Amino acid sequence: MPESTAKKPSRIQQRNRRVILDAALEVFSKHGYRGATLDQIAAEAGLSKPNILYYFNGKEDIHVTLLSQLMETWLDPLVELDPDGDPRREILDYVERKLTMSRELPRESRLFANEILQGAPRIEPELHRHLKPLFDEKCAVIAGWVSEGKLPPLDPQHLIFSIWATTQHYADFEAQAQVLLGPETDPRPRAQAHLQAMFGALLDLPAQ
Amino acid sequence: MPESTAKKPSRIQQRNRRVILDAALEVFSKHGYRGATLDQIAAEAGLSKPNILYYFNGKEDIHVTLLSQLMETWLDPLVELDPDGDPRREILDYVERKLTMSRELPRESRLFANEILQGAPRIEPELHRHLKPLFDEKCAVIAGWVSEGKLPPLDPQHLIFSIWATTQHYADFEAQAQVLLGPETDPRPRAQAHLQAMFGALLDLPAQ
DNA sequence: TTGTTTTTTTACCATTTGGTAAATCCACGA
DNA sequence: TCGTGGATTTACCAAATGGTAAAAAAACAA
Repeated sequence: MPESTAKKPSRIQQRNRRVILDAALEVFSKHGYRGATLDQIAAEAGLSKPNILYYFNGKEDIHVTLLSQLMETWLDPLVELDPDGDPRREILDYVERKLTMSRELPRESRLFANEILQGAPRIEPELHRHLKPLFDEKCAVIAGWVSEGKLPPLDPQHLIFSIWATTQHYADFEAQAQVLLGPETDPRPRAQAHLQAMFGALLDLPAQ
Repeated sequence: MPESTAKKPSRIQQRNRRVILDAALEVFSKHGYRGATLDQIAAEAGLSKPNILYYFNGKEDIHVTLLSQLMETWLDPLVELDPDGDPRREILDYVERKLTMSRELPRESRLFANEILQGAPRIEPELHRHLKPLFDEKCAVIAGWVSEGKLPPLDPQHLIFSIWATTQHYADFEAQAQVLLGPETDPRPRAQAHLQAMFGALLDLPAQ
């Protein structure tokens, strides 16, 4: 049995844990935590249900492992925001990276959205441990740019919220966008132009 | 039995249907469709489960009824956007109304968010019937303002998406905001200032 | 090969959940 | 007061679901 007092995980263990987590991502992101079933995950992974429970201690264990493991990837675009770069460029590039991520990792976006919507019952600790420090750090960076006069006076916290909201919207509310725009084309190219214009206008505001 | 070939619903029927729908809003918005149980709804409503099924044909019936009934309220702020008003004022007022709504009707916001996240399986028809025509109509209004030179060139569809995303964010992702800002204060006053500045900047852009 | 450990399957189980049948209760008009 | 139809409860049920025990199979070290 794979124990917490672990030695090295075997090749089979590594592969199967990866397969299970990928299947779980597919299922959890589509149905939410309570809507997802171990049978669905098992089917998606091509394994039997008891076999899945051989690798994880239960449904919640899979979910928490998945979220924790994806947290880093998820925060990566924000990590890259460089305090020494050009403020306007840095923020607009961040918007672009987040929008790209919503196209390339929509399942991850919906997974997080689902969890937060339910009140973040299972990853609140992770949010405090990873998201909060990074958020505070980057808010301070932006606040610094503002006080140096490199940016117009703006609210760093709510600026970041707006970036998250507008970019993740295209993954989380894809079903709505497909009704309104048609299912054929990816709205993101035009979204990119719009968001660059919008955040660009905000960042170009005259200083106070 | 209350039939679809209905006469007039009795006073008791009216009251209990309202009580049930309010309980269902509470439970569905908190746990999503599949995460909510009839027992929870029954407990919240102060009725027995069979009694609830006396008023509705099943779980899905409650959910669909709830969504359909709230659709009008939900779209109301956009309906109010006046083609004959001042473009800039109309749009900024719409932002404010949506933000107010996210404070006063957060459960409704999360209910819709949950449904859309799962791919809108149960209200897609309603979206086509009510949301889409209104969306198209108001996009045309904004596009008209742009072509009249009353607004800078902007993308009406993605402008509306941005307004939805940024305002509903404060209801849908409240758990995250509470981790990042602290649970004490309502972030919306500062959000209001930020959003007015952001959309104001976009709308004030020089014409092409 | 043989013995041992890891992996997988088979056969279950208890609980939860959406839903139903039928009996009972109750409001109210004649 | 009594009867009638609407409202509510009691007692269920079948299916789904998270999870377990133990045997079987596969992998691997000697």
